[in-house]
Amino acid sequence: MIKITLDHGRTLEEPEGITVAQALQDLGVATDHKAVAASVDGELLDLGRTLDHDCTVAPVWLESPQGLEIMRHSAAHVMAEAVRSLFPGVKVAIGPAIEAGFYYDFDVAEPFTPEDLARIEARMAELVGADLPFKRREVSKEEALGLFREMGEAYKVELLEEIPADSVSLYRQGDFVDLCRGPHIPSTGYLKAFKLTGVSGAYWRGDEKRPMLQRLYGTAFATHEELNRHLELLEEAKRRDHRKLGRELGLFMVEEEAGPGLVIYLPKGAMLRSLIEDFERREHLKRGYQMVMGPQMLKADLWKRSGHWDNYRDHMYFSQVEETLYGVKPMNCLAHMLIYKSRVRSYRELPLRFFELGTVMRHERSGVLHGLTRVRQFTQDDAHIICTPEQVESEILGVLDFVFEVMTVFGFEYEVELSTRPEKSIGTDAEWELATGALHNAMQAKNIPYSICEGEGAFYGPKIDVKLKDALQRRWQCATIQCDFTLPERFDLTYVGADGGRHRPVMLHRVVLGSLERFMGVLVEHYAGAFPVWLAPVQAILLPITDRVHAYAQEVEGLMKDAGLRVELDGRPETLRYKIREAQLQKIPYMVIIGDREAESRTLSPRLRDGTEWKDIPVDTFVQRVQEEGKIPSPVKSP
RNA sequence: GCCGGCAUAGCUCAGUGGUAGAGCAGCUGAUUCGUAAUCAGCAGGUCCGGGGUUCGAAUCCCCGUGCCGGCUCCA
Repeated sequence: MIKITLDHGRTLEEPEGITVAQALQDLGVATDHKAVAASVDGELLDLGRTLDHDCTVAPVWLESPQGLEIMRHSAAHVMAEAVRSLFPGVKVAIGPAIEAGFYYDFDVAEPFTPEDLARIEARMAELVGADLPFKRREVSKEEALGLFREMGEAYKVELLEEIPADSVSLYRQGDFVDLCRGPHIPSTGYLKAFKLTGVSGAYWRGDEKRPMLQRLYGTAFATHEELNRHLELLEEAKRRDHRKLGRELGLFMVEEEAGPGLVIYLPKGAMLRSLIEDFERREHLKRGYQMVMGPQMLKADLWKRSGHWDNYRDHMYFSQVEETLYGVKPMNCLAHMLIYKSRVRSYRELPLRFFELGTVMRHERSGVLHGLTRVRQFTQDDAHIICTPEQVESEILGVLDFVFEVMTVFGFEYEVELSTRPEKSIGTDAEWELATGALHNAMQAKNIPYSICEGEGAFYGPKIDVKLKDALQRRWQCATIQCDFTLPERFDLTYVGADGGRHRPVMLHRVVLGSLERFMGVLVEHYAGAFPVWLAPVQAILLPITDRVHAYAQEVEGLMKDAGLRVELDGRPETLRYKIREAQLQKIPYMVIIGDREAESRTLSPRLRDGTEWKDIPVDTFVQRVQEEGKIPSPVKSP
């Protein structure tokens, strides 16, 4: 007999070899079609597994994050079975669950067409209808190798060869056997609400030198309602797409004639950008940064010295000027180094914080360009902090505070990641340890929760990334703080210490919003184009009803402009309904209706974007209100 | 860069080998109107570029460019 304890519940004596499902039932947990697996002493197991020692069990419910992941993984297996039956000769690669869905990679002679998706989905529905059980079998690695070799599943064989363990588990449902760690749902009937969402190419093991496979994407949820909600969220994301809104709202364009990945700002987009820049300058000056500006290109020799030539050349643009090769800057650090070196520096000056709205050019590969979020020329809110080693931690904390405060201004939630040394990098082990330690310490000191990304750091140092989450819970890379012990070395930066000797400072690279282009794109989608008054390119539009009030409307326009408001006057001989519709589609915060009544009493009747109507407000009152609302917000100090 | 799809008027899109279409936007005129589209008329195209097949190509084939979805990359 063994003792089985229900998590947070009672304990029972059960015979050895009892199944997980039976044990849960005996413990009074009704698992019928709601539990998909169980956590046994923290390990996820199928409900059909047997128990042979004292343990604690907890059911994994279908609708829990773990349950959904298990179901999605099983859905991938079902999809693979469907593909196998419809496309004889196909080889299967890997098929994991991913965030909000799953995929499976196939080696198939002809790429899948969108029409194939419907066929595969229909076949999957049949398999689900058959309610085939998932059967687990543990076999020796040798046996598994033999099995997959016989089936001609070369990818599975390759995976198996890399597994160090002597035995592996196989899962079979219907005619489909897969090498898999599990666990899985008890049977295909558990899979209710699923949908195939796309097909694309994907390299085997993510390596562009290996074969290109065909990847089928799908998603699955516990209920049809949740699946529909998810699909609606995707629709909403499409409606908010900054590329679509960017055109509709007259913000920006990217023209083939000018070049891919090169953003052209239209008047309203340029206004928005300059409002963000004003905000940035003010906030940086408040925090002890000094504004600097560097040239657009610098001699290639300098990029060799910095290490960019060896590590970043493929992403740079070069130009031969007379006899000399120049590199267009992909980063802003070089000029900042030269500024530091322009005279002898004392420890009393440190930390020095050089801030630049620096426009950089990077040669991104053609297939990766995307609206404003991935471009070839962009402007960073970049700064380099040069300080003593002792100041590193407090400087990092200062930047983190800055970032968090700015995120609250725009209403973003965020997550923090720490990235460690990548394979291709410069500097000594000791320097990397010191830098990485400083970043860890800073975050632990502030009690900031963060995750670690091994090997994702910059070539010159470890970094902290802040990923913000927009209104649709999508994550975007914006802020990053990078520790750099090598550039000061390479450029021989020094400061004179209290002891009169020369010492080596440390440098931090950091951006808050990151790329202004990307941030604008994210903002457009976050606000769905309905910018708060302080960011709205046009804050108010005056809509005179008849020509009789035109003079009054012009007078109001002048008053509002004098008050520093961004106002437009729509004097076209159109109906009020028509003008309101257009202004509404442009998401202008205030539509100001001006008719005979308003002209008579020298008032205004503003309509808000949400449809609220205000009647007969004195001009001054309205102007003050918009002025107040249009002030650049001050960040709230983060705790 | 790689895999797949797409490219027709400013925008959204019809048009499967036989004289290029619609709605919206634009222009002109009429309408002076109270909270999401007033009416009428006009104009607008190297059908992405280049080559080929064909009596004839927006349509079929090849090459390029760009965009979209992914992969890879993202310092």
